Amino acid sequence: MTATNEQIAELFEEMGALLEMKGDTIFKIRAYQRAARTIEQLSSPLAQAVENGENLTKIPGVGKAISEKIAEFIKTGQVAAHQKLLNELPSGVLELKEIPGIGPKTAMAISQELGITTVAGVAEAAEDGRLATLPRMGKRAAENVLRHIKAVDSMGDRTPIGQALSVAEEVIAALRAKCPEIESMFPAGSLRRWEETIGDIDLIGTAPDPEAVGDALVSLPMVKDVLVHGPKKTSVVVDSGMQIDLRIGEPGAFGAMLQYFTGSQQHNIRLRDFANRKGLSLNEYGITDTETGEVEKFADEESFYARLGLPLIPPELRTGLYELDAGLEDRVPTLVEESDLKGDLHLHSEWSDGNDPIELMIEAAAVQGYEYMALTDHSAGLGVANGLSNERLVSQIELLHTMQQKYDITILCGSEVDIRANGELDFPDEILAQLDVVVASVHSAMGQDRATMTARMIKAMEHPSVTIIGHLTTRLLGQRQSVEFDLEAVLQAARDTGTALEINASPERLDLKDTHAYRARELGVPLVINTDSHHHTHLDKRRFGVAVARRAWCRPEDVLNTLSREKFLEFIRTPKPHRLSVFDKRRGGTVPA
DNA sequence: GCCGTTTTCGGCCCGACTGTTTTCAGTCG
Repeated sequence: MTATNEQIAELFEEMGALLEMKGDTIFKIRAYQRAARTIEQLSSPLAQAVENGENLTKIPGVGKAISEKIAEFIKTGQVAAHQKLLNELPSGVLELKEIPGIGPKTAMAISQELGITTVAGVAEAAEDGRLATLPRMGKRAAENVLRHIKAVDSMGDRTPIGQALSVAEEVIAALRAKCPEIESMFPAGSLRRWEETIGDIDLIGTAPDPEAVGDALVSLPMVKDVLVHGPKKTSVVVDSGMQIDLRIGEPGAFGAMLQYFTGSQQHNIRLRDFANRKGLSLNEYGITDTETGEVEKFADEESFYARLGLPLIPPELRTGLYELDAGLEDRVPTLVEESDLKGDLHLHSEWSDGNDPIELMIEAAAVQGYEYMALTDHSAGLGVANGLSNERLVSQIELLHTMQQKYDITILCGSEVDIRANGELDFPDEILAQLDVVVASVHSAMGQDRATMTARMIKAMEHPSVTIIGHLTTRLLGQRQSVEFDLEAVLQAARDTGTALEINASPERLDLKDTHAYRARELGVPLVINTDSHHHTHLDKRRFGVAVARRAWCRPEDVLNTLSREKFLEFIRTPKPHRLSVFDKRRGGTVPA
């Protein structure tokens, strides 16, 4: 039994919820919740750390008791304290708490007073009036519960960031049209932190009359339900099923509100705890001196953080994990930006499954200001993608050489070559050797077991012609799970063989994901941000890939395609794995701990 | 249950909104 970090996080999340039901102290509950949030964001597997006998209490929020439970779970597959809680509490009670508006107290009351342990049972009790008889429940409250149960069916869990961003932009446009006095408005929360999936869309802005903006929001035609509508805060559900939370602040004090509303919750909890120790109290309106009661306002986030003795922490780093310590020690890195990218190394044309002619893709890359680009149509193995035969690839190479004369941007000949089930590549070696850039990707036999898949990936990386592994896990956000493989072994092999790993910026993929990229960076693996564009407009999607890299604490020098044309050509022309020296030299020679 | 440049004990982020109350508990983020 090898427990994943996700499973361990789930365990503690559930223990927190069970303790909440039981009515245990709120601080113990929060300790479990905090540990869960932290563990799900760790970049390396706890199972391995336990095996190596590492001290887990170095992880923030993990002390003696929780580290022992982690070890117990990894060794035995369960935790006695967890089982005990499950036995003590009515089964099904956790499910009730999933209903919006029903928390631990109400869930316990429903299960104990009414003997109900299913969501369907709650709906029934809401309709026949039994629910309204509970303490602090009434007719209105029961109606709301019923409404929420019905709404939950049409609402998904979390939405991939690409879709959520579109919804947010749509709502902002509609709101601005309805309410022209809005001065500024943009997404905060997990969208501003560029998380891969978004729960609720948090919108924040400034306007002379905040209440008017809330009133405008609830009156929009796309709004199908109003959850909360008060003078300072409005929450609605729009027709796509997403929840929108709106807060409007005053310009002179906007820094505190932006900071508060960007989160994450864990970041804010840690920041407020830190401030308390300095005799300061934080809220969304400013910073209060607890001695004098004096409130300071801040126009922007930079001055807000500065008042606490911290540099501005980029939103992508605000996870509550390592960023405060980094800020205090002045170790917040200068993160990679879109403008640092000098090329895109994964582009498709109509020769395979792209939509546009080669010329259009080249011109799109030139418009981005790139110094180089690689055309990487699919190999023949992908029949569905109109993959190129040996002959078609050779003629494409010849064509690209003649086209080069028309353009300043350096056109690199490439392929996205399929990694076959046995780890072999889809073109013969002598053809691969003619290419400048080979992106090798898994597109088939995704159900292989962990050991087979790991060996397959490593075999591909050991090939001297493979420059980059494309979309390593092959996941599709919200649609397809990652393939099973030993991440740590594969990342180490990437470093050893001098093979770069792609951060696929396509918002359906985001693959590598943030924590994987974080670990890859730690190991000194060259990372490449590619768009995998199948249309000339898709090159703009690089922002999503840059966000993943930023969440992985990547500086420009951690990303291979920020190299100048000359340095990048030197990199690909140097045999593996010696080409790493080109990358390492720019990084300062050392792999950061 | 975790944690420490005031503390190894005694703290633990902070506020908005709702529905039920007659001053506030519960839920949410």
